[in-house]
Amino acid sequence: MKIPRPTVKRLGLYYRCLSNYREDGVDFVSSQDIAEKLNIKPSQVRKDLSYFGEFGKRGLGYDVKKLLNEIAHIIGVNKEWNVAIVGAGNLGSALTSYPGLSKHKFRVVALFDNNQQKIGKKVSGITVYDISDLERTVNELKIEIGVIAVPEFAAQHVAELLEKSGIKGIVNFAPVRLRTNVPVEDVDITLSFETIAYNVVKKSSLDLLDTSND
Amino acid sequence: MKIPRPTVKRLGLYYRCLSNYREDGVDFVSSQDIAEKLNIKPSQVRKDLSYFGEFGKRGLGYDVKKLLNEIAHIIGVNKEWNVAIVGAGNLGSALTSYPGLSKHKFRVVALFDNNQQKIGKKVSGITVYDISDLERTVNELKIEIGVIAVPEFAAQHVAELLEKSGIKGIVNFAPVRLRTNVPVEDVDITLSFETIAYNVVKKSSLDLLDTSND
DNA sequence: GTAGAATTGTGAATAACATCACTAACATCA
DNA sequence: TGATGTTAGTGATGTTATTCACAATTCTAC
Repeated sequence: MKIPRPTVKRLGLYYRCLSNYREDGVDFVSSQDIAEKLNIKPSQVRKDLSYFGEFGKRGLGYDVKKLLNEIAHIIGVNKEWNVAIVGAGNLGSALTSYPGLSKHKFRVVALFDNNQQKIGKKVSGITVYDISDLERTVNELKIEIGVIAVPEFAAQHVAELLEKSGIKGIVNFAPVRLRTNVPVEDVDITLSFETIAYNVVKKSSLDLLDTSND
Repeated sequence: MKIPRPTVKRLGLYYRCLSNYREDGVDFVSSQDIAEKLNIKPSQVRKDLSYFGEFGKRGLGYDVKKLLNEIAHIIGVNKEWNVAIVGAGNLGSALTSYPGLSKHKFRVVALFDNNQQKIGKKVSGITVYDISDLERTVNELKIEIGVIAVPEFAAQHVAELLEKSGIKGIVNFAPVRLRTNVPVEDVDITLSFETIAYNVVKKSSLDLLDTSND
């Protein structure tokens, strides 16, 4: 069956939400509980989950641990993923020690750069390799996910290197649309600032002009 | 008029795309040119722009500089935005020197933290203030956008402080849904990794099983 | 064990968004 | 100058995503 893209995005949210419930020692939750936390409709939660199976008990809700396990399987975080970050600059370094990744089964095992000054050094305990060693290292360390944390002009080139090295998926922090055959997920920081700027401007013009017609 | 959310997101993409064209000395572009770069349909580009006015010339296309200027006005980057980053950890520090921001009219003018060791020091030339000075500094430096780069557990609290300090919009890097009255834009790094994991798993199961029924 | 309350799962209805297909406008060149 | 080619703008149409509304199931209390 075809799964709506927004549904896939929300699975991650459910996963985190349920993790929190489990940490709090909660055993059962309703679609309404989840929906309130995430600021969406309960019917959305139920519909999303229903694409993958019947995980709940009518009258009772969802068994937190069981559902967590199901979602982990669906989004593939029931196993560890080895991650390589290309670009050992500020952003790449920050990601290397980002707690959100290690906490959720994403293990950064290598950094890559083309700056000879950086190569061989360690960042948060992770070795910086020469970008020309990409293919060999990806194979040796069984790396499946690549992260692009290089400047815009180098991003497409790096994407092609990653693809050629046999990587399975890319998380791209550079502000370009990559052309590849492997799945790409864009994290567009600048775009988020521009979006918030738009919303701030819009909100203040609405606040001024209550008799709005725009 | 009500502008579709996806359209707003794409405005930022158009803006960047046109900036590149301008840097390359291109004077006129067609909706098709833009669409190819961004991997979308030309009709999408035209429809999006049409929400805001008639910026093109039939038979010729769009004047790059003129359209750039129009979009800059629409998304509000015709002026500089002062930005404060809360959380002077790895991520906050990386954002402080992120070139994509300064390049596009977002100026980081202050960092905030609650760690006494960091307060008073500078990161990439930007002073780290005590979080308790937030309200005063936001007013003094005319800060309009706040960035949340603190751990999950502190995010909601920081959001409330930011709101109280009079900030107009928030870019949130913590993996929580914030409850505020100011516009929030989430940059959910972990979620992107989970999404890519899902897509990798899906793709490899499809590759294996060509006679798929899922 | 039965009534009543809670909650899921899901077809149907609605809403949001993307694309098509056509007209109007402009440019170029013979 | 008229014929031809290009491209924007836009109502109509198609597609995707969300929400509703209700039957089916389970729990709780007495």
